[in-house]
Amino acid sequence: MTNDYYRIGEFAKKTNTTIRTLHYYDEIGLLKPARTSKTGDRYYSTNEILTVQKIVTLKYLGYPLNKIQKLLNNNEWDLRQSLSFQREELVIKRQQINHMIKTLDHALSILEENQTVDPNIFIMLINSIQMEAEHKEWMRNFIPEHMIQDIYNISDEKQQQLNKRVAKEFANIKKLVGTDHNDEHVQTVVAAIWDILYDLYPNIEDIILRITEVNDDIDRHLAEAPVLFPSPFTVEEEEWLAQAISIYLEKKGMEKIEDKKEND
Amino acid sequence: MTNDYYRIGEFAKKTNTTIRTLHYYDEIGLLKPARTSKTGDRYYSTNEILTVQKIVTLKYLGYPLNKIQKLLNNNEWDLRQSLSFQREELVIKRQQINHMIKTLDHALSILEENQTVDPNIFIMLINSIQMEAEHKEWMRNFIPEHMIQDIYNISDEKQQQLNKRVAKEFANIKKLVGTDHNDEHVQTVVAAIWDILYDLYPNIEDIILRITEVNDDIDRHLAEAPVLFPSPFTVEEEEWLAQAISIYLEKKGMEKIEDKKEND
DNA sequence: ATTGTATCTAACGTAACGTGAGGTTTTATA
DNA sequence: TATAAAACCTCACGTTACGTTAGATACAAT
Repeated sequence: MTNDYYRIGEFAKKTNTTIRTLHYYDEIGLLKPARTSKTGDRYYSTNEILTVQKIVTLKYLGYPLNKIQKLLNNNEWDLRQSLSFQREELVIKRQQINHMIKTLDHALSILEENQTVDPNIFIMLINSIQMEAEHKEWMRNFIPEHMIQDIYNISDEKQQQLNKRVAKEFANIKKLVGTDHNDEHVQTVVAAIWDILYDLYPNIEDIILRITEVNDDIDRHLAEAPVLFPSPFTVEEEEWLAQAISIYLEKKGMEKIEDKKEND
Repeated sequence: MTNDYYRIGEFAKKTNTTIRTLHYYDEIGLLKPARTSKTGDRYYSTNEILTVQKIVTLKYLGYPLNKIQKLLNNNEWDLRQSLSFQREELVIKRQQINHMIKTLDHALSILEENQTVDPNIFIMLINSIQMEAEHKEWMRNFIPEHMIQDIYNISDEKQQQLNKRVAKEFANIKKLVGTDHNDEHVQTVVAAIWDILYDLYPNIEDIILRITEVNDDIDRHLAEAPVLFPSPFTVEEEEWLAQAISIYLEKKGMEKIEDKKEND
């Protein structure tokens, strides 16, 4: 009542914005106040407070300034559609954040148990959670649906437990790289990894058989496609590990499976 | 196995990134591949796939690239703390998004009932939901806590109903501005608004009395503070409405309250 | 005459790339 | 063998919504 216009500083306080923000809105034509012809100072009217409120509110709803500008001009905004759309976008964002939080929880649970974690192993585990959907999609190319279902139909808790065990045993592998494959210690660790796989999917041998069958298919897919399963091991480590595993399987009598294959 | 290095295009496909992204990571020193001395072409080794996976994963967890850079260098990252912190940030973000979605739901419910809504009224209603926390805080300066509790302790559904009624009646006001305050039509609309207030808080007269008492306090606060309650009316509309309301109250016999005040 | 306050314009910095523009090398084709 | 296509390179501007100096101007108070 006392004054029906504000200078920019006062107006910024009233609208809980900053001078710079008002300058910017002026610059992009979102809110052009009156000007004194001499000094060029900006003068805002009382009614323009509401305009700022509109802008702030729409910003809060997640609109970028250029869309806000259109909404302010269009007196007959197609609000309904716009708001529904905005809502859907937010719901998607929320899903993403939920997934990120879930992933972080897994990560923290891994760290809880293993006081020091090799960064590479850690990344691999996080990645396996993060990319779950893509992994499934990829596996559908080679493995029958029911096997995939079995593998991924597992509770978060169980998943966390497995992750902890993997972190532990993979760390052991990293320590042992370069030593004798036949060493008892090495074979124990490989056995532990095998146990984890077995725990995850009791018919693991079927899956391995299946993978052996479609090995060529897989290779062809891998040639051009992105790498979906990052390995926490260096090339040298991987080669060493492959040796150790093949020796383990030999000792364990993997021949049974080979027999089975030949009987088809 | 066939080759142990990749040119940038191939590597981009493998890591599911773009050439530009890899250029950028090189530029900021996040991932510097080998170069041919002659042409300057970049060559990436197999092991660098894992580095990219690390970057992608940490990005997914919401880290900015400069923090990722530090994490990649620090072999003994203080991951635990970092991840917990990150988690908290995400939880806050999720809360904000939830609030935004809730606000949008209110907005959509208003639009559902009133096929055309005045933008100014609409903004005011959204704002009242959006700023609920600040409004409460502000009211604590003048109004006893239990009154605030009573006002805001109201279900979302009821809130939505009230919003619809407010949208409708305020729209009526906008139509009537300028006509005779004493007109029956005008007085009916003002009465409807009064009913809404009464519905929201049966002891509305107590609150008004209280506000009348601390009027000076409020004025003092309003002088320097941001405008928390945006009005959907222009200055002229507000003046007209004030008149209409005071006539309504006179007719209704607001004198009782005035009496009460003098009896203190 | 000087100091302080409020304002102005101009212009760079931010994050993480996308998107050309214009130039070079190597490979494939007419 | 001339040329066109692939794949690469280095600038360098555009994007969002302001924050942050820097230097200049107007006006009021000391």
